[in-house]
Amino acid sequence: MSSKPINTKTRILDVTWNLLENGDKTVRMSDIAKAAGISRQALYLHFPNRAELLVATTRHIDVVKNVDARLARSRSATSGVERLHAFIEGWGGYIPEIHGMSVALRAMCDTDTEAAAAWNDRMLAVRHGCEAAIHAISEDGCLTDGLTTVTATDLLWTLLSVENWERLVRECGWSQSAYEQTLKKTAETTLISRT
Amino acid sequence: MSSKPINTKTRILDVTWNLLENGDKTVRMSDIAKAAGISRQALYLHFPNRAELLVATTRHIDVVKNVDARLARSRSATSGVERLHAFIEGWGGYIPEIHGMSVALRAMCDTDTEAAAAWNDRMLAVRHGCEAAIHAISEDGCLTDGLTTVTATDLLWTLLSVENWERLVRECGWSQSAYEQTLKKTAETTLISRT
DNA sequence: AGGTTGCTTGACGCCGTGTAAAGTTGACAT
DNA sequence: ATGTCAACTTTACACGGCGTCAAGCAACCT
Repeated sequence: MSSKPINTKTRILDVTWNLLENGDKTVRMSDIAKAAGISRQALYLHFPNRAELLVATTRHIDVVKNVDARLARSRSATSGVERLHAFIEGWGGYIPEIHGMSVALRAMCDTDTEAAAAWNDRMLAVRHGCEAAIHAISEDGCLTDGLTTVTATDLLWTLLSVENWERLVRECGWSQSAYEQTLKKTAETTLISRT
Repeated sequence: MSSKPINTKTRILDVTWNLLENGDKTVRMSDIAKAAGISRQALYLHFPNRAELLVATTRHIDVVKNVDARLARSRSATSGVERLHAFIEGWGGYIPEIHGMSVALRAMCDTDTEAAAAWNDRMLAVRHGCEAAIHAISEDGCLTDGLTTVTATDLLWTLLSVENWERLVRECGWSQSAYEQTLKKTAETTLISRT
C-alpha cells in the first residue's frame, strides 16, 4: 500500500513477475498490460518486445532478491566441500524464485535469439559458480579420479539445472530442503573422493 | 530406393522425423508438406493437427527403431547393477534417436494438452524402467541408506532425463559413450551402497 | 500559450494454425 | 463410356498473438 503510484516501468516488471510466478504458462502481452492497468500498446512504450520485457524482468528479480548476496557465502567458504554446499544452497535456493521466469524465458529461446542469449548468459553464470566449487575441491586434492575439472564442472552444472529442480520438486513433490540435501549428497559422492 | 512410391501417410511421418532430426527447431506444417511433396492442406487430410502429427511421428520412430527390443536386455538382467547398466545403455542410447522429436514435442506442451499428455506418457514409461532397476537393486539389499525406492526412482529418473543428455552431449560436447559411462558411474555411486 | 511526457484508442500487417469449399486426376467397376 | 470414389489441389478465409503506426488527450512544466 505505498501511497506513491510508483514508476510504471517497475510496476510492469513487478506485475510480469507476479503473473509468471503463479505458473501462468502462456502469459500474453495483453495479460501483462491489463494487470499493470495500462493499455497493451503502452507496454511497447517501455519495452520493445516480449523478449526484452522478460529479460528485464529477470534482471529486476535479481536486484530485488539480491542474487549476489546469496552467492557471496559460497565465495567465502574455505574448503571445497563447504564451497560446494554453500553454492548448492545459494543457487538451489534461488531457483524457486526465478522458476516462473525461467519457464517463460526458455520457451522463447526457440524463436527468439535475444531470449536465448539472455538465458544462456544466466546459465553460464551458474556454470562459473560450479567451476569455482570444482576448482576448490580439486585444490583440496579430492576430486574423484577419472574426472577432469571440466567434466566435473559439466556434471555439477547438469545436476544443478533448473530442469532437474523442476522435476524433483515440482513433479516428484520433493520439498525444497529434501532437494538441497539430496543434491548436496549426490554431488558429494560423485565428485569428491575420500582421501 | 524402394521403387514403390510408399504410403503418403508414412512418407509424411518419415519426412517429419527427418526435418526434426536435423535440429530444425521450428518446423512448420508447410515445411513438412513441402518436404513430403504435397500441399499443406493435404497434411490435414492425414493428421488433424500439428500435435497429433508429432505424436504419430514419435510412435512411428518407436516402431522403426524398435524401442522394445532395446529395453528387453535390461529386463533380463539378473543383478540390480546389471539391470541398472543395461537400462542406462538402452534408454541412454535411445535418446539421440528421439532427441529432435522430443524438442518439438516438449515445445508444444505449453500450448497443447494432447502433446503434453503424449510426452508425459513417454516419460512415465521411462520412469517405470527406472523403478524396475531400483527395485532390483533394493532386492539385492544394496540401495543406499536414506533413500526409499521412490526417492531413488525419482533421482534416477531425473539423472536420465533427456534434458540432462542434451546438456552433457549437445552443450558440453560429451561423446555418447562418455555420457553413458559417466551416468552409469554416477547412478551407481549415488544409488548403490557397497554391502 | 506552447511544448513535452505519458498514456489512450483504434486500426493494421505479419505469421502460423486450422477450416471450408470447389475443382482436378486417376483408378476401378459395370 | 460413364459413374463414382479417393486422394490431392487451389484458393480463400478466420483466429490469435506480436509488433507498428497515427491521432488524440490530459497533466505538467516554463
